[in-house]
Amino acid sequence: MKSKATSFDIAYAAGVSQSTVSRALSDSPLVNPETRAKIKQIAADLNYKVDKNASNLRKQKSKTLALLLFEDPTPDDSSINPFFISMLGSITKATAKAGYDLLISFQNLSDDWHAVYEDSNKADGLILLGYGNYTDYEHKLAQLEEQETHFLRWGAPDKNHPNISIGSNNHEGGSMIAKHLISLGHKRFAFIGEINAGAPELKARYDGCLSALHEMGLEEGMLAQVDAISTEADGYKSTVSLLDKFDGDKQLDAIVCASDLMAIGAIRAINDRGLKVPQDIAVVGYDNIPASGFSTPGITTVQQNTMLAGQLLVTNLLKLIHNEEVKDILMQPELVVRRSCGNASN
Amino acid sequence: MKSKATSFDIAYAAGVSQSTVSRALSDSPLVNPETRAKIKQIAADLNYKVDKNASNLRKQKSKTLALLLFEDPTPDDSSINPFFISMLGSITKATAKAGYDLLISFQNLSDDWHAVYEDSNKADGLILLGYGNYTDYEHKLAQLEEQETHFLRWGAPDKNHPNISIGSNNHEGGSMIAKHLISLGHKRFAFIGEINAGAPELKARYDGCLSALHEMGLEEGMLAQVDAISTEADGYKSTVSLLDKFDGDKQLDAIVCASDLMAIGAIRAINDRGLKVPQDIAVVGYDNIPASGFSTPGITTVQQNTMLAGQLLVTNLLKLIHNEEVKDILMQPELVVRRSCGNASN
DNA sequence: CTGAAAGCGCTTACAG
DNA sequence: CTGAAAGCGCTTACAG
Repeated sequence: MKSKATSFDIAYAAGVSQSTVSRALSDSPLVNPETRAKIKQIAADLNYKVDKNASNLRKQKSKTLALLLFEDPTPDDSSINPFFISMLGSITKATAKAGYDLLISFQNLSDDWHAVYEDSNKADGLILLGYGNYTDYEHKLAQLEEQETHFLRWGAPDKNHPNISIGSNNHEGGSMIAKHLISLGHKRFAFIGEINAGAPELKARYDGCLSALHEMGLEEGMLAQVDAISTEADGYKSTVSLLDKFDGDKQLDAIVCASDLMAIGAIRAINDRGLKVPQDIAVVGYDNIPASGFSTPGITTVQQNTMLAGQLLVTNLLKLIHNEEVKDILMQPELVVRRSCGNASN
Repeated sequence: MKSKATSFDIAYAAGVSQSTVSRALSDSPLVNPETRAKIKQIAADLNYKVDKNASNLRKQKSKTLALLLFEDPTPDDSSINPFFISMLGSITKATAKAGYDLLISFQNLSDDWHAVYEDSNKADGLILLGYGNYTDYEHKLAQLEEQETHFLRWGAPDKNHPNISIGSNNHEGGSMIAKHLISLGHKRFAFIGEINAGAPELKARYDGCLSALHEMGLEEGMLAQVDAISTEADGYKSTVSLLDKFDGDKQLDAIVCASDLMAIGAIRAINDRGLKVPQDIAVVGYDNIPASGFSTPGITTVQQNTMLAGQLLVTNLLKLIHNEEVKDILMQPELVVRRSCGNASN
């Protein structure tokens, strides 16, 4: 780049002091409107831009937010959980709207978490986004809290770490799914997805299913649960094992998948077995990724409001940065009905 | 965050000068190993991190790269072109590996492009990634060149703007597709996608198809071309119009889509018409997005090496920043054969 | 190998 | 409304 103009160059050209230039450019009321106009004109002509490093150093803040993404289980480098993508989009937009920059970093849960602190000199606050083993992850949370870092995470509120979480009500989501399935006459479920303490959001979806089943008097409705990571391949494999175990549609009405990716795999496995979705077995997903709509049949799923989530994450983090109080938020998910459960209407 | 320790605090604790602290922490050879060890220990204890703003200001560089994403045609806020996602992943990784931070910004092509220059004070260089109307876009390129900004773009090399592009050989990709189709006995093609100057990469795919057709003596093989944006919905709509126009499979062998998203829509339209892919009509996509593999049938497509592309973009931008020469790069794409064209093997 | 000093380019009290 | 001055926290010649 060309050697940059500084505020002194502008001052010289405008015949005023450098202080006045700084004031004019930051729209301080302490400057004559005509002087301001002249200075702004010159600055534009010289293509002057305030040096952020100098400005930040002086102001002691960076006007930058850092987004830390991590996702352990997926081994494939090139694929990012599609749900993250839409979060990424909304966070980027909300950040920009607030006049902040966004620094992005992909972390491995196994990485030395120090990068976070490094970043913290470059960012006023952190957004943590990712599913990994929550047990490992929780430990890092404690560190961040101890450091008094400004940060917020996407995930279910955790009473051990209050007021740092914004998440979606996965329990409710699971419950919605089960009730929908039951309303269509399905009674015998299997669940694909991890339900241990390391994956609390998936466990919540499972628990939500169970609650609904109980509520509807179908205490024995959950026939099986298979651990699986959120990939099409694992969805396929798990479904094959389920089909083997239960002799296909004779004993199983519906497969509840903890993610759409798994549901896509489940449908393929069912088709490969010569069975049909939803006629023989119903399938549900979670996340409402684009592919769930393109699938044949379209997959009934649960939509988390990522637009709102991104905005809340950013605006609340900004509150934190300005030392305002912030509360945990649990957002309500929405059922997206398509054909994979065989509802009457379409 | 707690009030941060500075290098003076470390110096005081270590009984040395602040200069020595700075040197020790930056691994300068000009410092006694024992002194260094002591200083590093104290720094770690105090959780000291170098202030990037001060450091950058002094060094006059930011150790940060900015990624400008823009994508005009897709109106849906939440969806980002899946191809971008994998580029995003690889760029993030390559940036981190080089010890740089990544600033992300979603731009609208219509936005005031000034944001770019603003950013340029925070970043040592820019990566431009997006498909929009190239005619508009080219204008901004000229501005950046004139500013002597360090930047690189993803896209086909353009002789009017040399040595700023890294792209994939779309002409070759289109040609590979056509040859594959021809080798399977298909002779009558239709193409879905824009082919104007505003979308040079899509036009190149189209031209590649034509070249291959000519080469194989099928000069009249391209029956039609329909403008469409890269969505499932537009792929569907365009296919419906094609099917109407050509009376389905009687006159049409294959639909070549400029993206996988369109191909997914095309397959749905064909199925809705009671026809089968690939038995009645073959379909090809482009990009090899995850959904193209999950589709039934799997979609034959062209894969661009996004991992390598991201790395090249970053390493070459770094060269540019260090005032080294850089050349345009045209990467070779790869044909991914699945079942949507009806190849014999599976 | 170490220290004292200058200076990166701003913003903002302080004085007028 | 404007200017002179201090200082944000570093890095790096310069001198020893």
